Parts: sequence; C-alpha cells; structure tokens
Amino acid sequence: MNAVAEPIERAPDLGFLDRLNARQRAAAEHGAGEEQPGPLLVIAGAGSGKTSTLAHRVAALIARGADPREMLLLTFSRRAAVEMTRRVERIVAAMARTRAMQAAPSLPWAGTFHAIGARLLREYAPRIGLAPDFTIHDREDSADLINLVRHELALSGTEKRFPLKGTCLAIYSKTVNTEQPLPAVLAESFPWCAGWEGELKRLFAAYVEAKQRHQVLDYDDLLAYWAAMMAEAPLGAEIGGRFRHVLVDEYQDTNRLQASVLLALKPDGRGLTVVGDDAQAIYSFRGATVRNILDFPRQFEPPATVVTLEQNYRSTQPILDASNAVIGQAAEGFGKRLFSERESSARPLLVSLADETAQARYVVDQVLARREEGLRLRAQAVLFRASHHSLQLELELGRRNVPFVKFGGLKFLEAAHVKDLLACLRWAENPRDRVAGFRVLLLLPGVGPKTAARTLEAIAASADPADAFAGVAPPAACAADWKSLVALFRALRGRSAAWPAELAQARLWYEPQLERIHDNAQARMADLAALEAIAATYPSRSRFLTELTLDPPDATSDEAGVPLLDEDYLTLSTIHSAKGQEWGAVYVLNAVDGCIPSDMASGTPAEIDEERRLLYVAMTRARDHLHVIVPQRFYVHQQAAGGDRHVYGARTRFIPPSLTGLFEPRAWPEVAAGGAPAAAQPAARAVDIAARMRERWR
DNA sequence: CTGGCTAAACTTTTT
DNA sequence: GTTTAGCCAG
Repeated sequence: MNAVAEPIERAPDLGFLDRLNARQRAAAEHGAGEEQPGPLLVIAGAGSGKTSTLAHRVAALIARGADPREMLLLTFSRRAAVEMTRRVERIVAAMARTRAMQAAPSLPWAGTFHAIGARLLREYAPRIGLAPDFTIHDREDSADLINLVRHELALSGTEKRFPLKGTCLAIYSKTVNTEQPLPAVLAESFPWCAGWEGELKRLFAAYVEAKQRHQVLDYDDLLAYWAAMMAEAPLGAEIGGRFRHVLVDEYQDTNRLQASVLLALKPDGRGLTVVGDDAQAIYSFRGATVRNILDFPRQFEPPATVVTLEQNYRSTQPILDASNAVIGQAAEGFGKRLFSERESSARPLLVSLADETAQARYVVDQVLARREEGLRLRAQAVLFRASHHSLQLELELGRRNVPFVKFGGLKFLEAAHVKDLLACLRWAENPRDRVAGFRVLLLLPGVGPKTAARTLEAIAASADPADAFAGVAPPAACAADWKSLVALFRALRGRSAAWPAELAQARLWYEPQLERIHDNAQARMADLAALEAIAATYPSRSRFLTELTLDPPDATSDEAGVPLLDEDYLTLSTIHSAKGQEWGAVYVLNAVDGCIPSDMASGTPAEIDEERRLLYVAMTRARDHLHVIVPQRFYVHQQAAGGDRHVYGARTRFIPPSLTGLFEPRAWPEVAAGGAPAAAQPAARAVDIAARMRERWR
C-alpha cells in the first residue's frame, strides 16, 4: 500500500517547507512523525496563506509516507478542491525532481462534503438499503416534490394560505442541517409559519417517504444519510478507518450535520485537521454555525492544538486597517488582528455618488483606468450582496464592450429549457424519479397533471418501464409527440446510443417542444448546444447527472457560460462566491443599509453580525485598490403599481462616522474646484437507514 | 381534463 | 417584475 512512500520514508526531503513562516510551518508539520497526529485547528485570517499552508501540510504528510488514497480533503466547492489538488501536486512534483520519486500523486478523495457523501453513498448503497442508481434533486426539484406531496395531503386548499413550496423546503432543510427540532427552527427563523407546525411535520414525513419511493436524494440527504451511516457500529468504523487523515477547509462554514459526520469519522480527533476563520463565516443561512469552529478545540481530550495565522500577504496595511476596524465592531471571535508588510499610503476609497446608474459608470471608468495603468481586467473584480445588484453594471459593461464573467446568482442550469432536457435524461436514468417524469410529460400538449400522474403510476407498477409507458393510451392532442417520446425513453433506457450521443437524441426530441412553448427558441437552443459541449467532458450519463447537480459550472457570461479562457475579462461576483479569492482591485457595490446589511437579513443581532462579516470578506479580497461605493439613492422595483420608487439609502451601518477616517472620501463626479464634495455627507440489509430517516418525523 | 385567464403574493446569499 | 392559486370555457 505504501509503495509510493517507502523510498522516501528514510529521509524525507522537507526543504519545501522553508518557504513558510514559523506559524505556517508549525501547522504544516503538526504531529510530524506520529502515526496519527492529534487534532489541529488552524485559525487563518484573510490572506494569511491558508490554502498554501494546507497544501504544504498535505504534501508534508505525503513526503513522510502517508498514502494519498487515505487522505480525505473536504473543501467548500469543487473549485477549491481542484485548486488544492493542483498546489499539492506542484509541491510534491518539485520534491520529486530532487529525489527519486514516482509521479505526483492525485488526491482521489478531495471534494465537497456533498460530493464525497454522494460517492460514499453510491458505493455503500447495497449495504444500507439504498438503490445504487439513485438520482439527486437540486433545490428546485426538491421544492417541486414538496409541492407534489403538499397537494396529495390536501394542504393547499386551506383557508389561510399554507407556506410556499420554497419556504417549506427551507424549513425542512434547516431542521436537518442544524439538527434542531422543528418547533425551535420555526420559532427562531420562520416565526410566521409557527401555526403550521403539525401540518409541516406531516408534510415532511410524507416528503421523506416520497423521496424513498422515487429513489431520489436531495442535497441534505447526502449529508443526513452519510451521518446516519456513520452512526452504525461496524460500518461507521470501517469508513472512518479508510481515511488516515481528514482535512477540512473553510470549517467556519460547516453546519452541525457536517460536524457530526466529521466527528464520526474521527471520534478522538486523531488525524483530523480543520482550517478556517471565524471572522469569515457567511453561510449561516444554510445552517452553518460559527460554534463549530469556536468549540472545536474543547471537543477533544486533550484539546486540539490551535495555530493562528495573522500575517497577511495579500493586502496593503491601509486596506487591512479599515477591514480590521469593520470586523472589530463584532462581539465574539478568536481574537486576532491581521498585519501586513505591504506598506502603502493609499487608503481605501469611500465613494459617494448619486445612484446606481452613476455607480455603474463610475466602476467602468475606474476599471478601464486601472487597465490603462497596467492592471489586467482579470486582476479586478466587482463584488455585491445580491445577484441582481449588478444588472445596471452589466448593461454599462455591454455598452462599452468590456468583457466580463459573472459568478453566483442564476445559473444557466436553472433555466427552464435546460432543466427540461436534463429531466429527460434523469427520468430515463431513474424512471421512479417522479419529479423528472412529471416535468417531461407536462411538456406535451394535452397532457396535464392527471394524465401525467396516471402514466407515472402505470410505469411505477410495472417491471419494464418502457413497455409500461408504451402501453398507456395518449391523449389525442399529442399522439405523434407521445409516440416519439416513448421511443426516446426506450432508447435512453436501452442505452442504444453512447454518451454523449444520448443527449443529442433527447435534444432532437425536445427542440420541437421548445419551439412550441417558448417564443425566444433560438437563444434557448444555443444554451442546449452549450450543454452538449459540457456533457462531452463527462465520461457517462450517470456521472454527468450527479456531478452537474453537485458542482454546476458557476460562471455565466454574456456568451452563455462559455468561458473565455484566453481573453482578459472582468470578474463580477456575489460576495459569497468571492470567498477564498483575491484581486488587485476590488469594487464593492451598494454599501448601503438595505443592501449590506440586506434588509432581508436585518432581524436578529446574529444576522447583522453575519452581514458585517460579509462586508469584511468583500474588503479583504483586495490587494492594492479598494473602492467601497455608496449610492445616495437607489431604486426599488418591488411595487406592482405606481412605477419605480426610490429610497434614500444611508451609508452602511458597518462604516459609522468613527471609521470614516480610515477611508479616503471621494465624491463622483467631482465638483468644480473650491466646492466641497457635494455628496460627501455619509450617509438490512445490514442497516435500515431509510426507516431511520422516516422515524425522525413520527 | 387541459389550458388560458385574472388576481394576489412574493422578492438574498448556495451545496 | 415574477410566480402561484383559482376560475371557467372548450
């Protein structure tokens, strides 16, 4: 097993660690030489070389003989996993050049909690009573299924309106991810739904049963089933034993359920390393809790070793001063104060301007000015709280021919026509996936919920889905389309074409439907072609469907998701999606109360604190130039009638007057000489996991 | 049963 | 500005 390691075990060459500072090195070498090092917590401030330190730790473990196949590396996104693997490979490859060593190792078990969970569940499916060919529902599919169940339970026709499907799913998801009882979640996060507790409980019980009947898992199940599997005596220990080292990045953004999985993998903490920054916790809306990282050391006996990285290698000192001041207003946390050796006299800019239109023009002006100075577009980014905050800017960029790529927000995978086509494949992959089947059947003219339900029941009751489908009498209105759909279904079931030709088959059937349903069919067909190009990069239909829902391509550009790899482009990103990245120049849009903090999240002090951390994350992405932009007025489009209304927004409460000295005020457009800046006022099988999941709601 | 219509409610961040 | 529930004609 240790064939890779043996030649170097005698005298590992750890010279590559000399590049690290003392603390980074302590983290990288913690427990060196021990078979199973004790638990380690690395508190790594923004820009402190966190990824590099983690990569060096992995490389050092490998150099000392650890088998990469026994290392589990849990990161926040697939992108982070790829980046980590790349860096480890590079370090180890450099080492391999100086010593006789085989090819650089890959890290087969690097990925998100959800992706790794999906993989383990598929592997262990037969032993926990799960169908190995289960399909995975994304949020929208899950909400659709909840909706289906809700109608079956007749919860829609009540006199007071029942919560919408998306709200129901959010409540369900929060109870699962926080491991809290339903009443507590309702009281804390959904007080307006508290009256529906009994109904919701019934709904969730039925939802869990429906998922099991349809052999589908939702996002939360990937964690919940994994956790339940770990809790089973021999099985949990077996899985934990497969991984000698478990390393977790961005630990501050994990939830209780993920912490449970982790603890079950390494009950005594030996072999466990977690890295994170409590000051950058921004995912509590998804059930993440800062308590995970704050309480981590004391979970173990003896407690975990804590290493704190405070030297920032990214930003100039004035940018750090302002960022430190913003986060310094928060109450709790591992005390740390970032410092930098990158001196500069330029304070970050606090820019006052009239409205969002001016903001868009200002940003484009500045971006182009930086480019004139030699800073490529790729070294610049515009960050914002909510996806739609960049709409005006996108228009302005288009007008002035500045190429850009947008991260976060609506993905083209969520577009109806793309989901339709994917549903065809998913339905063929798993005919019991009722949501997929429904979606496909309803595309046909003359087919409504009743016909679809009847058809799906016939298919579910039969041993051969394709034959059963062919046996259902179609409505007269769509006899021809029905026939071709039956043929497509049979072909996809029978795997008569190789991947990705299957997708082309489905597209050929779907395109006439698309033309009938939508008016802008041409643009939508281009998306389907793009999807086909993406599909070609996956080895099989099953892998494509799984990995696409778990790691969707996350950038959209004006060219429908085609990455312009060779060209220079500006990055537009939600602050959430900007995590872990850095740019030479960063522009933060709408630093206004109501946007940051979002008025959707201004309820509790905890929510306000998270919004504050969000601004901190945005500011600490900047290396040399930081512009925080405050439009004096912004429009709200919420009213159905009465046209656009605008509100006068005050500057974000996170930059109170006491902190403005850390910024350089600027008004734009600049007023004529002599005048004060106009707007500067601030403003059984072995285990029956399935039964366990149902019991929760009894 | 389906599908087109109107009225009313909702609106963030993501695996 | 978008989604959803309910109504009614064919």
